[in-house]
Amino acid sequence: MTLRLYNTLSRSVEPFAPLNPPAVTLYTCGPTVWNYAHIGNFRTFVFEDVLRRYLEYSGYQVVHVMNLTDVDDRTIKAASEAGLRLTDHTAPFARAFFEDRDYLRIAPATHYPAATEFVPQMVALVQRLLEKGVAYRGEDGSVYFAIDRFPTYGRLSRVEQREIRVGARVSSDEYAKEDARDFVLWKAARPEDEAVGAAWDAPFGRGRPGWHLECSAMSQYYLGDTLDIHAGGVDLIFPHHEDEIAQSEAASGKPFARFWLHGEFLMVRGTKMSKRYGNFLTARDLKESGVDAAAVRYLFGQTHYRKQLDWTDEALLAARQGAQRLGELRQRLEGTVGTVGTVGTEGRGLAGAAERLESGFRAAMDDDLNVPEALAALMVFVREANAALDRGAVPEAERKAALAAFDRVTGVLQVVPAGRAVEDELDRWARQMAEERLAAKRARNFSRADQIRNLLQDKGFEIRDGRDGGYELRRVSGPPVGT
RNA sequence: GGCGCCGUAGCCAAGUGGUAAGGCAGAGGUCUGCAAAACCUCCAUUCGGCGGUUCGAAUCCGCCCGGCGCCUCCA
Repeated sequence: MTLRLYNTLSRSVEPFAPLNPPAVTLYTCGPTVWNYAHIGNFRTFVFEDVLRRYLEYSGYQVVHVMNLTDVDDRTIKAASEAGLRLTDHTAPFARAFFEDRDYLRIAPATHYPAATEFVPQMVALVQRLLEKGVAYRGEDGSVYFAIDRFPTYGRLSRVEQREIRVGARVSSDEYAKEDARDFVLWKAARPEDEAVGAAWDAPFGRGRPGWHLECSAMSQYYLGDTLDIHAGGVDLIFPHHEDEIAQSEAASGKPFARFWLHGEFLMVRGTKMSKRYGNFLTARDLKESGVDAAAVRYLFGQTHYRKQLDWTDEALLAARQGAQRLGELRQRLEGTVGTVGTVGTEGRGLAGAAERLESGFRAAMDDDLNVPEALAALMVFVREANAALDRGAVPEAERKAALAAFDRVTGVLQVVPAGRAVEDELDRWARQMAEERLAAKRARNFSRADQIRNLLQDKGFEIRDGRDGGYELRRVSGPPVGT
């Protein structure tokens, strides 16, 4: 069984193989750093992270490029309103994006080119397109791409032409183009652009790059003419990705991307999460309310990436519970939490469960990244592994092998809650109380013991008694503090 | 108007021709001083509706109903 991926280009699931194995070139459209990215944006980035991690799990070496759009209408407008130079406005949001990325356990890409740092490459690309005669200078001084000189335009989106119809939004600069369907490569500088430092000199006139241009220029710079995989959100299919194909292929004469993958939207009560609608939540909102990223990723993982997912508090709570169970099991597998029984008795079946986990995981993931099914395999393993551990102690080697398999799978999905390394003062207090409770229990003073348990509960601690007469103390949704 | 997607249990959701995964919630049980965690058992004769194709349909086709997205530099 090999990896199969849904390719938007063919609208079907195809076997995946990179051009130059074991290398895989992956380009994903990154955030526009005019503001904080919301978790709808991050749903796509998490999907891409799982893709990248699974490719690596499968033995590929991935070169991953994600761009940062730091010059466009929104960044200029936002900088202008803040009274800042463009890059002074965007830099903090780029930093925030990286913080949010780390919180959500998204593996860093190989390169994060910012558009403003690649203006020379973009100018060169425009120049090349002008020389080839597929681009022209409009009456307004901007440079446009003539799509009637690129016959396969529309192959990805299957939108034959941009007809202006009832319900379609209309752009305001139609008059400057030869054809209303043409899109801009280079925008002539306006006073507003100059004011924030968003204008560069070019042989064809001072201005700034169009959005589509940056991805073509930067992917070519790092990854060459033909990419193995290009991914992004479904909203980018048209016009963004369609235009990237036109620019790149018209310039190079080679196929731009072999696989196009698109992630569906995160919805809120039936409409897409968007800044425009004001129905968004940021990663920092979640972080501040104490949500472990594992729960968020578990929630995202329960729905296939090509299906819309409605964000609700109930769904998040359910995902938290699921992720929590994974964390509990991991501790048992690690052996940090006591199991009873004698080695060699009945603690069998763990090895078989681990094998089923990994083969089930691979089968699910190979089938167009079916993470919901992969999670199902993981939860079956949770039940089977817990049952095996309940039956009695497992031989050391078998337990370690099962832990390794569990870690390989969850290493791709990143759905196990993070442990906390340092013990703080509250932990020490709790441990003291737990010891006091143990003493009370041994003295059969159960009312005192229960009183302490309630006290701990109020402070967010949970205490569990082991069958060996000891106890286990932990923060609710956290790793053990002491035993 | 064009292009495309979705509708499966109380909630979330996988399953694209062979007789309904998984999670959450709920019920009963084992364990426990009582709990918690874990485990065991139960929880959709049925997949928006109506027709059709087929030995067989949640899966394929048609129509209808309901919802969503893109067609402006939106992940």
